[in-house]
Amino acid sequence: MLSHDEVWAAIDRLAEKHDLTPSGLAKRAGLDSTTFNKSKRFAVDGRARWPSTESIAKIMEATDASLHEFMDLVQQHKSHVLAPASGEKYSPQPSGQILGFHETGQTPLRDIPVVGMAQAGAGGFFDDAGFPAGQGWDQVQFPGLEDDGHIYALEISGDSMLPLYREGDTIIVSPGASVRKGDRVVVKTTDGEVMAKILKRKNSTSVELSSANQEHADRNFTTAQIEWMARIIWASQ
Amino acid sequence: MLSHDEVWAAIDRLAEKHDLTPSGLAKRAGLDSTTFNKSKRFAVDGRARWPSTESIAKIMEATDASLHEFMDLVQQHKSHVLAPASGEKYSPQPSGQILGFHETGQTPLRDIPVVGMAQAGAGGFFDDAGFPAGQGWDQVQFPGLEDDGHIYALEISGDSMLPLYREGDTIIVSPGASVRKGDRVVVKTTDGEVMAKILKRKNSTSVELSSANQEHADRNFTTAQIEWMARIIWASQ
DNA sequence: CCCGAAAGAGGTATTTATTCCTCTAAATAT
DNA sequence: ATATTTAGAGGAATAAATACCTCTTTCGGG
Repeated sequence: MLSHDEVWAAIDRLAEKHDLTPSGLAKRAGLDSTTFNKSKRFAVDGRARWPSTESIAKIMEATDASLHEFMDLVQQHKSHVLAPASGEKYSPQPSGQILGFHETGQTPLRDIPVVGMAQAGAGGFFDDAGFPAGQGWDQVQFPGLEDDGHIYALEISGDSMLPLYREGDTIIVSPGASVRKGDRVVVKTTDGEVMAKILKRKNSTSVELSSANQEHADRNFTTAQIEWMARIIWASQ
Repeated sequence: MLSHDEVWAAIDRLAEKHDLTPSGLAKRAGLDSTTFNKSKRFAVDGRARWPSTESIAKIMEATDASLHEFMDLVQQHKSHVLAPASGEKYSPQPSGQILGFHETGQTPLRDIPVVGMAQAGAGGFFDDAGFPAGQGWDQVQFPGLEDDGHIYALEISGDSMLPLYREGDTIIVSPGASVRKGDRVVVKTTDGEVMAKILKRKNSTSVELSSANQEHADRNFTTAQIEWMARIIWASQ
């Protein structure tokens, strides 16, 4: 998400980072010095004014700021704003343990080189020792973690999802991700059971879950019996 | 840096990701369906038109895309463009080593709450919406990534490792990790074939690999035919 | 302290992005 | 095959962002 406040805050932070005022930053970028005046961030009728993408591109160029850097400047504001309100997702804990996680959740993620397996065999992707090399690699952030600061890990118990998930495997779960038929999901029932399954079918009245291990029968629940459902996004191997 | 092309490409990718046309994405965001027409990305005098930050915020909200995700969509284009020029990360070093990649390895890793599935059903681990809550959670660094700056991702092709890995799934590979019988591995042969398999047996003269998909026969190689072998540590779901 | 430069509020003019509209082509539904 | 809907080119109108300008306040240097 992106909000008006955040964008303006990022501009202010970028200026500050370079020991500039908003006015000075605009000038450096070849824009009029009043472009980013605080007095002009809302129109007289109260409507929010958004800086143009072009202006943003210009200040990034003028300060040599990467997109990633600008995004961090945007998100700094966001994390500060959301953290106090985060009680909506995390029970406010005196220990502040979860709050701490929330803060680190905004830490920039690693870039990971990625290539299609079908092309990986072609020359130039690996050195002799099997390490990635060459210029054919794309970059991704760790896939699936970009947009959810609320992921958690569960350690597998049982054999109902063999061979996918073995005893002791770790699965990464995203409570914010959308869930569709065929997805691998974690479900908590109103009975208090938490299970990893495959979503076979879901409609307004019932939920059908299957196991990867054929020896385990499908499970059927009414929607009322399902407390929550979250998608599994990663599994350890 | 941010360029006109990149921003428009990101919008197109976001649309595509949601099985929408530019026209459809605009409509979903409450904008006029012609807002992102390709014909309107340059003015008649040839001047580039930039979509407004407000429009971008609206499409992000309409598609539930995070800023990080949108940035990645921008950077996909960028990584293709920059890869040749970005020698800082993948320039053909004489050693072919990943000095640049090594640098990104310094990025801080995320803490993730983790709990055993067997105890997850007990009260106090989740709030009503299924988000982690309470104090029973341990914290881990993203499991498996702590000590290896050389991981990379491969996108699966083929069906030999169904149901574990489906076409298009992403696997994370650690070339530095040790490999044991039973591990899920990526292997490159001297013939240039790169494959994901299960290590069934390995000794000083031979390597036997099996597929998760029983319809695919085991593969046997002499040790000399194996260029390298690396362990799969994570798989997308 | 004084003076010049910079910052920034506030107003108008200009430029630029979106909206509205018409129309054609393509895609989809019947 | 026909009818309907959607996508999108292209043009004019409208809304919104920047540029230009005046003026006041603040800041920095002598």
